[in-house]
Amino acid sequence: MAMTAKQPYHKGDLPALLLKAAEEELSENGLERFSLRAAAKRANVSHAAPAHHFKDMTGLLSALGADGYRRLIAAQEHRQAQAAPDRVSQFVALGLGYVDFAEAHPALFQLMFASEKPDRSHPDFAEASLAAFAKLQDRVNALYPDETDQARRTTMLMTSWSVVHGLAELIISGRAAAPMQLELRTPEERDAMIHAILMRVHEVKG
Amino acid sequence: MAMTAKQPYHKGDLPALLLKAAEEELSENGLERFSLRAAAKRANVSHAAPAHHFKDMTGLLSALGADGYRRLIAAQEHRQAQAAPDRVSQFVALGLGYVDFAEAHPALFQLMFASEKPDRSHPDFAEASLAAFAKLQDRVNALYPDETDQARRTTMLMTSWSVVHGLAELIISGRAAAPMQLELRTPEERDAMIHAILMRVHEVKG
DNA sequence: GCCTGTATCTTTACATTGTCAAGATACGCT
DNA sequence: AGCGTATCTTGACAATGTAAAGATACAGGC
Repeated sequence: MAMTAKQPYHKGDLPALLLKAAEEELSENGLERFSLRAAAKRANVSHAAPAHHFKDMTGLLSALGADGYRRLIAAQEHRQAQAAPDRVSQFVALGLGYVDFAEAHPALFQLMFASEKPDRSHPDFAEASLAAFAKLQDRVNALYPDETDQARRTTMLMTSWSVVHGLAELIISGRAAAPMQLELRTPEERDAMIHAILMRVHEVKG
Repeated sequence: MAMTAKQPYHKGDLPALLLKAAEEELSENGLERFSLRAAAKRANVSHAAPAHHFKDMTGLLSALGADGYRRLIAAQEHRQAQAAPDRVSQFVALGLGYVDFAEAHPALFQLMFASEKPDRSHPDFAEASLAAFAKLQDRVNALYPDETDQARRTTMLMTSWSVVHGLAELIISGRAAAPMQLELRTPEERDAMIHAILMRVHEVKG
């Protein structure tokens, strides 16, 4: 037993395998056609195997959603790393990362924000989503360091969040494609449009 | 046959009854737990009856979604009717109606905007959703009558739509309740907050 | 006024789904 | 080495959407 690999069974790390399989199913079939049995089959296990690691479908999707929030933060930090250090650029980078993530993983994004399938009180899910929210809140506050009125801070925060979130939803639901002519845009043009939309909210000083 | 009521069967107007039953099911159980059989049972018909009026579940939900868009427009016009006639007030009224509708019929709103269950190419659905979009577009354009730059018009439109839509989504998903403390607000305060958020986008002239 | 055709509705059947219970298998620990 | 437990499989069940076939009510022609 000394040096045996951490494989508790003849399979590999099944929880990780299931999460991967579930996400692939999610990407290919969409949230509304997601099937637990299909995810299990993709991981080469029986249809009841997931229950031993995640209780239900809800448990599996909660874990998957939690992972999504961490990757959302990662996408934002990726944008922040290659952005200028000033406050405005850093805020816009946060928004670009938000939209990047939504476009790259639309079904996962829907699972995280527009679904009742995951359990929001699930510890992992709750913690990860709170971290993402805190990051946004900090960045918006950093935009207006001198603002003391709490009501105005709330307005700033909710306006910022609403714009990015609404834009992401409209894009991944296909409703922004026509007005913005997204098909014709280069990545730089796309980023510039999103930048313009996000900063429309902040063109006036706090 | 002369004066017999328009009842083609011993039931009333089954399509209308089914739409009503479906919406009630939608409101009570949410979009993700919606069941065609339960809707049929609520309308006191067999589970296969809906298929004769709407082909599938997709057909029924498409019709229901189309109805939703018309009622969304109605909710907006209701707000517009009791708002000042200036352009800003009329624009804000549009947004307030949007949020009103989302809050009053969250599951229906999700069906209309964040679901693949309805068929967007369904004539009724497509026409009604286009009408709602056109109404928004007109109002945003009316906000900036002198703007000639098409790119800036697009920015205005997408920013406005993103804010209202994002705000509606965040509210009905329960994510805006804590930051905005919606439970504690009077209707007037709530409207004022939404007004502030919506107009944050437009505080500068076009 | 009856009779045929058609639209409407019901019944039956089937594959798929999530969940549970029971059995089988592999591992850790003493 | 053997027992207990975690892990996985198998089998079963109720619920779901859809299709096919049977039953019922209406319309129009003679």
